[in-house]
Amino acid sequence: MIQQRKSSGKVPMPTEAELAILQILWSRGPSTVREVHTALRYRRTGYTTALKQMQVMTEKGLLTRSERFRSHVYEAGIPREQTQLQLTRNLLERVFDGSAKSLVLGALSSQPISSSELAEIREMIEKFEKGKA
Amino acid sequence: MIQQRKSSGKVPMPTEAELAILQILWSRGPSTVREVHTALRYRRTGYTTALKQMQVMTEKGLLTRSERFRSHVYEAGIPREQTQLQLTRNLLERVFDGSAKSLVLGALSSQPISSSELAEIREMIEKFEKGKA
DNA sequence: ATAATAGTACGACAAGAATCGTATGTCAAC
DNA sequence: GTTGACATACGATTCTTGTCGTACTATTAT
Repeated sequence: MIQQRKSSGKVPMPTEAELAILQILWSRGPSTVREVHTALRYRRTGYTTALKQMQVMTEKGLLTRSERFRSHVYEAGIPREQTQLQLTRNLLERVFDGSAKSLVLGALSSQPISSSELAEIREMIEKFEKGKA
Repeated sequence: MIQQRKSSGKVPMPTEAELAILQILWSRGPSTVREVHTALRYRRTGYTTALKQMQVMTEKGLLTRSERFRSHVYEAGIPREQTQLQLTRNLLERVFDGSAKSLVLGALSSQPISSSELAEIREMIEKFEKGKA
C-alpha cells in the first residue's frame, strides 16, 4: 500500500518528469494513470513508468489519490499557482540574481510574442503599479 | 587529463550546483578553483567538491580552462544571457504553458518589488512594443 | 635535501530520478 | 471455473548529482 503523506512537512520541488504529470492533472483535473499516460504519449514512456512515477509522487505529497471502482484516481496535491511562484522565485534568484527586470526581459525575448499579448502585459503592470503606489 | 569538449554538439542545461559556479564565474570573470570555492563558502562544501564539479563541467562544455603557472583558470563556457534565455524558455513551456503573461505576473509577485523598478519594467515593455509595431 | 604547502587527478559512494519487467489481483464473459 | 483484459505492486537497473578521501605532483622555505 502506498503511503500518502498526510500533513507531514512540505513537499519537495517537482522534477522535470513530475512537472509534466502535474501539468496534465492541473489542466485535466483528477485522472487515472491510464489517462495521464495517454496524455503523456509524446514522452514515449511505458505505462508502468507513469504508474510508478505517480506512486512516488503520491508518497512525496505531490499528488493525492482515491479509489474508484477498479482503478485509482489521482489529483494534483499542490496548486498550480503556488508551484509557478515557487519555481519563478527560484529562477529569479539562481539565474537572474534577483533582478525581476532581467527576468521579464528574458520572458519577452524567449519566444515570439504578439502585440496584443504585449499590450495585455503592459496593462497588467500598470494595474500593478496602481495597487502599489 | 580532462577532456575539453571542443565543438562537439551542444552543452546540457546546468544543474543547481553548476549554476552557482557559473554565477560566480560570470560575475568575477576567469577564476581559479580556490577562488570559486571561497566565493561558494555559503555552501559549506569541500574544496575537492568544487574542483571535481568544475572538472565535470569542463567535460560537459559548461566551462573552459587554461593553465596558468601553478593552477588552472576556469571560465564560463556559455554566456550568461544565453543561459538565462534558455532557462526562461524552459520554465515558460514546462510550467506556464507558454503564457508569457503568467510568467511576468509570477515574476512580479514572487518577491517584493519597488515602484521604481516597476516603472523601469513598464518602460522596457513600452520600448518593446515600439520595436514591434 | 627535505618538509610543508598548495594544487590537480581519480576513484568511490550515497541518494535520487527515470525506466521497465514481472508478479499478482480482480472483474466479466464465455 | 477458466481465460482475457486491465489494474496495481514491487523490485531491479541504469544514470546523474553531489560529495569526499586519498594519492600524486610541483613549488617554496628551511
